[in-house]
Amino acid sequence: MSTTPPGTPPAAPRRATITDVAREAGTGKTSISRYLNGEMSVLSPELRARIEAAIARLDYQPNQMARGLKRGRNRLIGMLVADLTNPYSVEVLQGVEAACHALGLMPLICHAANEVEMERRYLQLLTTYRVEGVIVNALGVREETLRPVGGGGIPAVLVDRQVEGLVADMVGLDNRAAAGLGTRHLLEQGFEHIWFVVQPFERVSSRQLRVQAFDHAMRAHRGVSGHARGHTLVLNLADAADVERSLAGLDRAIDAVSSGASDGSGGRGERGADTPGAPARVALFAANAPVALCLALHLKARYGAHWQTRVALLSIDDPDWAELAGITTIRQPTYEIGYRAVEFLYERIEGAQTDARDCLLAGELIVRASTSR
Amino acid sequence: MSTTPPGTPPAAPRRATITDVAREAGTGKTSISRYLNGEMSVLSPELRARIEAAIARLDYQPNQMARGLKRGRNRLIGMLVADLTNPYSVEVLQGVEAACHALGLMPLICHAANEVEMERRYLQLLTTYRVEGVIVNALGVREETLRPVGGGGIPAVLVDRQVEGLVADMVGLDNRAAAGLGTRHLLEQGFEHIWFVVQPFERVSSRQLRVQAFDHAMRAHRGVSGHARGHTLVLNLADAADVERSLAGLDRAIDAVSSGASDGSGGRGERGADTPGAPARVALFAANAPVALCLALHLKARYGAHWQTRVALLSIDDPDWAELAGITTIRQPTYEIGYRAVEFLYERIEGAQTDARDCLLAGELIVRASTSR
DNA sequence: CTGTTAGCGCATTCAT
DNA sequence: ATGAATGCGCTAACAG
Repeated sequence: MSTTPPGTPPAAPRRATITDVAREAGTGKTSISRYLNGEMSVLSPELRARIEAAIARLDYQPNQMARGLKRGRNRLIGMLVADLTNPYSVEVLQGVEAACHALGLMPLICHAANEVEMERRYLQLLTTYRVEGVIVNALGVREETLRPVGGGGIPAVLVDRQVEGLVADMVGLDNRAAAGLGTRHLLEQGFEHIWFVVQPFERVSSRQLRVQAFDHAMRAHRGVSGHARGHTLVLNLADAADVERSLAGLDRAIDAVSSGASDGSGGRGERGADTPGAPARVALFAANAPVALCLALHLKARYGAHWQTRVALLSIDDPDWAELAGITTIRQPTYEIGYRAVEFLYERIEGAQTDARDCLLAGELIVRASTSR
Repeated sequence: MSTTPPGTPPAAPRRATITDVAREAGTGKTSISRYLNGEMSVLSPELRARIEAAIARLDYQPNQMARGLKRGRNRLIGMLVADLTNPYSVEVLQGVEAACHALGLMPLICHAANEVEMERRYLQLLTTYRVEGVIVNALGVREETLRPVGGGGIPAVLVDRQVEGLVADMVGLDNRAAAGLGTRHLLEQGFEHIWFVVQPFERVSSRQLRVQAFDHAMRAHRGVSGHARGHTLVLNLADAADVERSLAGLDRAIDAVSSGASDGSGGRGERGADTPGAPARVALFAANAPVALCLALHLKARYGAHWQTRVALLSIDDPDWAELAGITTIRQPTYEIGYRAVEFLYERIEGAQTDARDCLLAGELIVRASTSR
C-alpha cells in the first residue's frame, strides 16, 4: 500500500496538505478543518479517530500561511527592538515571549541594531507579512513611518519611548520617578557634583524625561538645603570621536572639582588610584546601561581598578555585570513591561477601542558600592 | 470619484489588494503582478506609470503570505536561539541578520530561554509557518525532534553545537583549538591548579569538546615539563542549590591548595582579601560567559573586590563586561559565525546537495589582568 | 453530523 | 504587450 512502513520515514518530499489528509482519512476537507479547529463536538468519534490516524500517518501540519490568508489573521505580531545588545531589550523580550505564548501569538522579532533605516525597513516588512500588531521600541521612528501602524492601521504599542504625534498605548518605566529616585539617592549620599550622562535624544522620549526629572530633582534640592550642582553630558556612543571628546571634557570638569577641594593634581591625572585622601564628591548618573558601561570603562582606564573611590556611578538599568562591578542601579521591571505591552496589544487586536493608555511601572533602586562614601 | 483626496489618507480600514490596484490602474491583476516581480521589460511605459500611480495612491503593499502560498516559498527562515541572555547569541544574531538582509531573507527569531520544551515548540511552530530553513542553536534538541528538519525535511544548519545523529551543516568556534589556547595560556602563566568549569553537557557538543581539549592540553603539558593539575567542575546554572554546592566544593579545593603553600587558613576563608601574600596559583577556566559571570560573582563575594589577586579567571566568550572586570577571554568570531550560517543555509535552500559541512572558526585570546601574576 | 462550494491574495500558464 | 483563468492550502458559509 502507500502507507509508509513504520521504521523508515523516507522524509516526505512535499509536506502533506489538508487535501491529502482528507483523502487518507476518506472524508472531506471540511471535517479535517473542523478537527484542526477543535470543533470536536461536531465530529463522530469514529471519523475523529480516522482523522487523527491520517494526520499522524502523514505527519501533517496545517500551513499557517494558508490559514492566515483565509481567516485574515495569522497570529503574528511584530516586535521591533532598537538594540538587542542592551540587556534591557532582552529582558523585555522575555516578557513579550511569555505573554505571546500565553495568548497564542507568535512574535516576529526584528532587531534594528540602532539604525533608523533598519527600523523603517522592518516596520514595512512587518506590514508586508500582515502582522496583526506591533510592539515598537525604536530609536528614530517618526509618526509618519508609523502611520500605516497605529491610528487607522494595525494596532501598536510603544515600549519605553513615546513617538511624537502618534497616539498609541505606551508602557515603560516611570522615568520621572526613577530619575528622581536616583538623584535623591546621590544627594543623600552627599555628592556635590552630579553629572547626568545621556545619549543624544534622537526621538527617544524617555531620555528627555530622565534629564528633565534629574534637573527637577536637583532644583528641588537646591531650593531646600542643598548646594549641590547638577550638570548634563550628552554622549553619542555611536561616535567614538565624540565620546572621547566628551569624556575628556568630563575629566577636566572632575579635576577642577577635585583640585578645588584637596590637592591640585589637575591635568591628566596620572592614575591617582592610591590617594583616597580626597573622598569622592562627584557622581555620575548614567541614563542607561550602555552609557554606564562606557563611563565605567573610561573611569577604570583613567583611575585604575579603584576608580570607585574617586567618582561615584549610578545607572538606570540593571545589567548582570552591575553586581560584579558593584554599581548602584535602578532596575526596571523589564519582564512586566514586555508582558503588559503584549496584553495591551492583544486587547486592541481583539478590537478594544479605548483611548491611548500609558502604563508607567516603577523602578527599584539597588544600592551597591559605587555610590557609598 | 473614489480617488482618495491627497491631503487626507483616512487610514484604510482594509489594506489594498492586488485586485484593488488593478481596478485603480484600469488593468488586469496579471500586469500588477508582473510589475511587482520586476518584469518591467514586458510592460509598456504607459501602463507601468499607471500602475506605479495606483500603487502609490492606494499605499499598496503586496501580501507576503499570499505570495508565499502561491510560489511555495516565503523567504522566511527560522532562527532558534537557546539563550538570548548570553551575549554570544546576540552577536551571532547580528551576523545572521546582516546575511539575511543581504540575501533577501527574513529571520524569524525564536528564543527558547534555555527550555528544551520551548525548543520543541518553536521548531514545530516554524515548521508550521513553512520557513524555508532553520538555523539552530539549541540546548536539547535531539535528532528526532529535528527529524522534520534537516535530512529530508527543511534545510538546517547548526550553530555552535552538533546534534547527535543529525547530518547537517555546522558552524561554530573551533572548540578544540580555543580550549587548548586558553589552557596553554594559563599554563604559561604558571598556574598550577586549573579548574575547567562548565555547564552540564545536556546535548551540547561544544561543551564536551571544550572539556576534552582542556584535558588533552593538560595531559600534553604534564608529559613534557609540567606538574600542573587539571580538574573539571560541572556547574548547573539553572539550579541555585547545585551551584552553591559546587562552588562550596571548589572553595574547599582552592583552600587546600593555598594552605598547602602558605598559611593554613582553610575552612570557610573569612574574606582574605588583604593577604596577597600567597600569589595566586590556581586558575579557573570558564567554558562560557554565563559560567564566568557566576564564578566572578562568587569570587568577589568570597574574597572581596581584590579577588583577582587570589584566583585567576579565564573565559571563553568575550562579553562587554569582561573588559571592565579585566578578565582574560577567548573571543569567538560571533558575527562571522552567524553570517556563515546563513550562507550555508541559503545554499541548501537554493538546492545545493553537498554533504554536511563543518565550519570551524578560530577564537582569539584577549589577555587581561585576571590571568597575569 | 458531514460534504460541496466559494473565495482569501497572489503568481502562472495559456491565450490573445 | 496584456488579460482571463486556474489553483496554492485553508476556512466558512451553505446545503444535505
